[in-house]
Amino acid sequence: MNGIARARRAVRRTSGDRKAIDLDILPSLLGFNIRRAQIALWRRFNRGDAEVDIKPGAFGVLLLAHANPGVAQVELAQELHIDKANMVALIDKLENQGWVVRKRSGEDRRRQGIHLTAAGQRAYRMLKRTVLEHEKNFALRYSDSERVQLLSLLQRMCV
Amino acid sequence: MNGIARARRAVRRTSGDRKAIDLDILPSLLGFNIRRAQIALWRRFNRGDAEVDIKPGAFGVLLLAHANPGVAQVELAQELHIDKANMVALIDKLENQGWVVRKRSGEDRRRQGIHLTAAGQRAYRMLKRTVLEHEKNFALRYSDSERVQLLSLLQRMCV
DNA sequence: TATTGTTATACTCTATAACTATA
DNA sequence: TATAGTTATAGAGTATAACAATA
Repeated sequence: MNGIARARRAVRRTSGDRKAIDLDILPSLLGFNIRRAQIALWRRFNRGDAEVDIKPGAFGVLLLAHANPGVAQVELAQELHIDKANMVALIDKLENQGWVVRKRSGEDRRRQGIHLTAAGQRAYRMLKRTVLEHEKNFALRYSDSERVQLLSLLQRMCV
Repeated sequence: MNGIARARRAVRRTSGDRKAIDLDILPSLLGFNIRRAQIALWRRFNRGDAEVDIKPGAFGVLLLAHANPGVAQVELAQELHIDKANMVALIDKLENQGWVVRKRSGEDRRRQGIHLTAAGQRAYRMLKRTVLEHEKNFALRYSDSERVQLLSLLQRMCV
């Protein structure tokens, strides 16, 4: 293929008039837009310099265990909308990383209280900085009132 | 730091008030709310009478192949934000279901054009009705202007 | 060299059922 | 009986690398 054809094709592709895919009703669907927003958010987050590897679930556990020392696994699961069966492996991983410990409750011996270790506290502080930095980049796209309204509208979807 | 978070943290859990988990900054994060909204949307969708089992990716392929007969796999992947490697298995499944067929392009023999079969057309029409029904239930939570603004704000997140 | 489709791999996420020990 | 945690399993989703055929 010669250079001219290559250049023309590149123009076609970037200008988008190649096929101009018809998205039909997709852009009008809440589910489609929520999904795309989450994909965009997630990709941009992972494309960051990636000093740390963190997933939403793990970050949520660290945050909740930091704010609620001794919180039970089932409570973490409820708040983060993670099944209690899947919470086990998540806690296992964090425990193997040395970031949390399980402590059996004396009052109710069924409950495993989750506590951050010193290393977990440090990890949480670092991760929180990363998350807030990422949040700041996305929040730049909105005015304060727009951001507030977006959060409000999203939260109404979970009622 | 954050005065609100500090104040919230001061409200400690007691044995009688186990449900009052401190969420700290989570409710203020776009990522957290996007994630929760998608989980809520997905759970409610799956909890429907489930006449049909449909996933977002598969529905997207059917819709795009319906609106763009002969669309290439790589174009489907780009529009739906699915990796082309993962698109293969998705198309495989739809082809095994008898809903789509691959047709090698004559102009560019690298391209596999995706076309709906008659069964695929019927399936698409049925699934579209289900999706729109589901969409209607969620849209009820918003006024028309709120819904438009929510879509607009979400789309800005993907730019 | 670049693109399209493909295989292979690995890890994450989600959902469900069944089990235990405690209440 | 009900709850908290666990194990096991299976199906999706996601990301990456490498390859063949084609451009």
